[in-house]
Amino acid sequence: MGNGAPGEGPGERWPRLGSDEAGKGDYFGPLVVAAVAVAGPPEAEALRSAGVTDSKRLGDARCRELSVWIKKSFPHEVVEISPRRYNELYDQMGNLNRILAWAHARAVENLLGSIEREWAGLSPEIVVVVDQFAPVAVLERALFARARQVRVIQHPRAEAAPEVAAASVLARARFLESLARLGEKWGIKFPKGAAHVLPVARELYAREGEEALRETAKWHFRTTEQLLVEVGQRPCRTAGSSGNSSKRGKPAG
DNA sequence: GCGCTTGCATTCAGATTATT
DNA sequence: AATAATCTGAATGCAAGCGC
Repeated sequence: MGNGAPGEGPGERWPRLGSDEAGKGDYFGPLVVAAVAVAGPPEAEALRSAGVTDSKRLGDARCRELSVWIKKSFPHEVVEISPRRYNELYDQMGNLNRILAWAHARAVENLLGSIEREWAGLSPEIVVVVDQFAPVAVLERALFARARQVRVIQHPRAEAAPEVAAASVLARARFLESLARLGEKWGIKFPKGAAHVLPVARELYAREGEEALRETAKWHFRTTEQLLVEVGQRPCRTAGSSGNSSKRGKPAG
């Protein structure tokens, strides 16, 4: 069971499962992990020809379109962690990577379950491709429980693989959908990303209070700290609120 | 004008290096 | 040895520049 030595690719083993996440860098909205199963080269080629690529390179509208087709055409699994659940998990695990690993493992395991039912005569070894940042150890531990041998390949640019690209599209589309739903529920248009979210957080906090923010946002982001300082719920910090205050590597600029 | 690419902004954790 | 600081590399969005 390799954990993907540098330079090691998935080779020509099929089927493959790709797994990717969305919402990790977004202050508002859920964290979504999706996994997609691709049976063989013809299916991978179909993904490429349809224009399925890393969701970052596709617009929101294209992501939504492609996700409909992918869901119709490929076995898939989407795990959505609502902001409230995310915040609970973060309190328990204290580490974003552990949450990611847990979510990836859940998505992959659920998907394995369904393709074992759907695809007869499945190869005894299944290749799972994830991006390099997804922690492989927890994923493998979760999958070791299965009788089937699973080979986890970790790739720095995993989204180049069609199965991972498809997963990134599904994850992104679900993220956008959930973010929009949250917006409707609270009567606010939540921005994507983490760059310009403070004014919206401020408005929501002023109007609905802290609980609303816990329902809609990732609490441990710096934005929360900034807001709480601003409204006097927290003193100006002299040390980092989430571990090492010097974690910001390069200066902004 | 539109679409793609690039650069820069934000977030994060982990590894490495420097200091006490 | 323990702690603090720095660096690296992953994610995200947005805006500007460029070519068609």
